[in-house]
Amino acid sequence: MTSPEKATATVGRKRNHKLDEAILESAIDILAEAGFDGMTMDMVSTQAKVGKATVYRRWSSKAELVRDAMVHMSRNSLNIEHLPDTGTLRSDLMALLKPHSLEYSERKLKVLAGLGSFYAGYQEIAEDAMQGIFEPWSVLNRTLMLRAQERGEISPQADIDMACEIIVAMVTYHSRIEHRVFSKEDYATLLDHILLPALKHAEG
Amino acid sequence: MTSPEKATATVGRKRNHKLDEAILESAIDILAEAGFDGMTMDMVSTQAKVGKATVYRRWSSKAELVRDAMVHMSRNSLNIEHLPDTGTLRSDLMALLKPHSLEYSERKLKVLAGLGSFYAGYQEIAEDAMQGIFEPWSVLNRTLMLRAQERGEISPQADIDMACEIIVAMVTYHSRIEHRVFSKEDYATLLDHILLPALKHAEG
DNA sequence: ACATAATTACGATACATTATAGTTTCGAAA
DNA sequence: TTTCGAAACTATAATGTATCGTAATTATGT
Repeated sequence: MTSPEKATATVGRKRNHKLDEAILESAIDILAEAGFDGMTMDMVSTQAKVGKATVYRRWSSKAELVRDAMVHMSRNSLNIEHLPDTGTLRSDLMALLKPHSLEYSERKLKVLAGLGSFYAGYQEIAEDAMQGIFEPWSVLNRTLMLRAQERGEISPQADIDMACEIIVAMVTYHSRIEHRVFSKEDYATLLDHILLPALKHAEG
Repeated sequence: MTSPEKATATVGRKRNHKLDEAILESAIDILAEAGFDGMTMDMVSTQAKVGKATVYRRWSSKAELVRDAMVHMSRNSLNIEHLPDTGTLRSDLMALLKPHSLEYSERKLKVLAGLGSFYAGYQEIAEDAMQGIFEPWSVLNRTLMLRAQERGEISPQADIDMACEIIVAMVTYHSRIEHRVFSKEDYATLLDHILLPALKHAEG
């Protein structure tokens, strides 16, 4: 439930539901910056330019707000466009990269990395959000690799799942740990030096 | 610096340096259980069976204690004494991991998974800690790979630096994002399916 | 050699400071 | 009659400091 429900009163001033979104967006911003424990309700209400009572009128606790903010964030996952078909796996994978930069999902990665203690109480929700963010990209990569496998470009024994996992792992590692963007050149190097040789020469 | 230094006074009662270790071990235990924000200095001193002043006499802040605890933790999970020399790169790399440290490395990954707000609030110290954990391991991995390269087991064009980076990236990704353990078996799979084939068949 | 003073570490605990979740109150607006 | 922003307020919790009586160690005096 991304927007809080409330038996709408028939009389009195109407609730401004645009504030729901403003609050959720602010929560995500601050989660990305400071993590779950670093986020305070005062920071959220200040950045959303609403009173704190307005936040608590919609969500009765910080945990519930964060839970809904994560679901809200996952909803705007990248849209699947048409699959590239250039003839080689390398250029297929690179072509998939072109539309959206790798730093596009930077904020989402930061949010997930800063979830810390929130995981303890809401592990399922957090993992759902994580999947919503990475699955689409991994699915596309996996599809392209499977196609390459079918046409004999890579080995029948190739570990496609792990290759996809390495891609995501390297992007998150560079953005969160090394604090530099995993550029398109880095991505090409990863493909040329490691992943493509491994996929081509995998043995039983 | 895993043990705090202090200009040893010539008079007075001597410091009991066994308490240093007790405090660090307690810190790791609690970090694994509760994460950075869930760990309190009172919990540490209680579990270590020392007074809180004894903790603060050695570390002037929680962040510094956590940093040293992490470095201490990583020291005990590697065989830094002797470089393995088993004849093959695969068993060399595997031998580098301590044989009976499965539970220990699980605890280690739990610790890493609970560090979210440590990164957010103490970025510089947290990065020192991460470097203290992974740098020794990467150095050893690189050395073993270079040796394998010299004896012709892997290609002269092998991208050793990126291979080492992938290892660290996968460990941190699994612990901090996916929140599941990157086990010894996972590590073996990474080597067998991706890294070793890539290193052996790398081309210009 | 022995006693005593000086000095430091120790565990325990009280304290001070600060931070934050959550509540309530206010006047204004719809 | 209800929502709004703003802000005061309460309750709680944790970091870091200070105090206290005691134990360990060294220096000094006899």
